[in-house]
This record gives sequence, C-alpha cells and structure tokens, in this order.
Amino acid sequence: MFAALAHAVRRQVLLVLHFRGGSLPAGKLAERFACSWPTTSRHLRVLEHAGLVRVERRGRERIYHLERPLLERVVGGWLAWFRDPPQG
Amino acid sequence: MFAALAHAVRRQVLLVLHFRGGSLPAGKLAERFACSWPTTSRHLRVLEHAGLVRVERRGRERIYHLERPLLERVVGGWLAWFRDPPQG
DNA sequence: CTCTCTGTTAGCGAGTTCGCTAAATACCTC
DNA sequence: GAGGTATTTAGCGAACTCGCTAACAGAGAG
Repeated sequence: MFAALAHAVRRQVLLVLHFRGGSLPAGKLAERFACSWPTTSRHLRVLEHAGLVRVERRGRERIYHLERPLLERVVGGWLAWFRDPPQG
Repeated sequence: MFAALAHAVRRQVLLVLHFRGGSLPAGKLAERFACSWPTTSRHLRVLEHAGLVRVERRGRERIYHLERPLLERVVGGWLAWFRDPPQG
C-alpha cells in the first residue's frame, strides 16, 4: 500500500479523484497527466492492486473510484502510532 | 519522502525509533532487523536523505534521531486533503 | 602503533519500476 | 460486420532498488 503511494503521479491521481467527487473515467484522469496514456493506465493498475481505487466498467468507459476509507485507515492508522509519546 | 516510506523495514525503523524514545545508535537498530547490517545502514541513509531521521556522531557510535514533526507534517498534511468532502 | 568495536562505502547481481511505442481488446454505432 | 472510441496489454530499454559480501574508516583501549 505504501509502495503504491511512493510515486507522485499516483498520489496525484488519488487527489484528482477526491476533488472530482471520488470517481472519474480513465480518460479524464489520463488527460491530466504529462505521461502517456498507457503509463497512466499502469499507475491506475498499481493503485487498483493496492486496493486504493476500484474500477467499474460502464459501457466502453472504465470509471475509477477512490477507496477513501482504506486510504485513511491504513495511512492514518500507521501515522497514529506516532501521535502520542510512547512512554506517556 | 513517500518513497522513503515505501519499504517495510524503513517504516519499522521509524516505529522502533519512536517507541525507544526517539533515538538509538545504528547498531541497536540494525540488530533488530533480519537484513544484513550494511543493508540496514543503507535504509538509514534513505531515511536521512528524506529528512525523516537525523544522525548525530557520538564517539564511535552514530545516534539516529526520529524527525517526528516532519513525518507528521508531510504525511498528515497530505492525508488531510482527503479528510473533508471536497464539495462541502 | 595495533587491536577492536562501530558503522559505512564499494561493488555485484537479481528483480522491479517507469517511461515509451505499437498492437490488441472491448464496446457502441451504423 | 465495418468503423470509431476508450482503454488495456505487450514488449523494450534505462534506471533504480535491495539484498549480499568484502573492504574501508574513525574512535577508543591497551
């Protein structure tokens, strides 16, 4: 999961999805990035494999949905270990 | 920064540092991990390069200090984008 | 100076990542 | 079925990652 967040484009994909209401078709996502369409498609598959997005086939489009709960649970959960002083 | 968090050993290093009060010499860190000492040393350098730890030379030891504020600021700050609904 | 302890740097090899272009697949329309 | 649209898969090459072992460097002790 953290490995999927290592690449700036993938983090940006998640942000774009979020600020567009949580879902977008692959094409609308890909046109926002400098890298080629197949490259973006592969980034999407990495995110999907990590469980951070879910894909829905609608007609000839594929809609990508942000899995916000997982993102918050895993990243937020990990960060929470550092929240409080350990000896407190 | 996120790339430095991609590897499980490096995330674990940060946790160990935190739960040991924020700092440990390299040897005490390395003995906790299955990988060889030079490999751990390299992980430490990746973390240092990312700014997540700071090294202090004391005698023949090198004490690694967790940079908790940076960790929380960057990861927490990024996660905060997803905190609230975008249209709200 | 030499020996030891602590830790790093050097260098290798297998595997992965990430960019690209070209070709294929899937669906819709005619 | 033919053609267009949306998107993925295939395959390549350059670069990076991450494990290892071996050799090096700095500091303290005898």
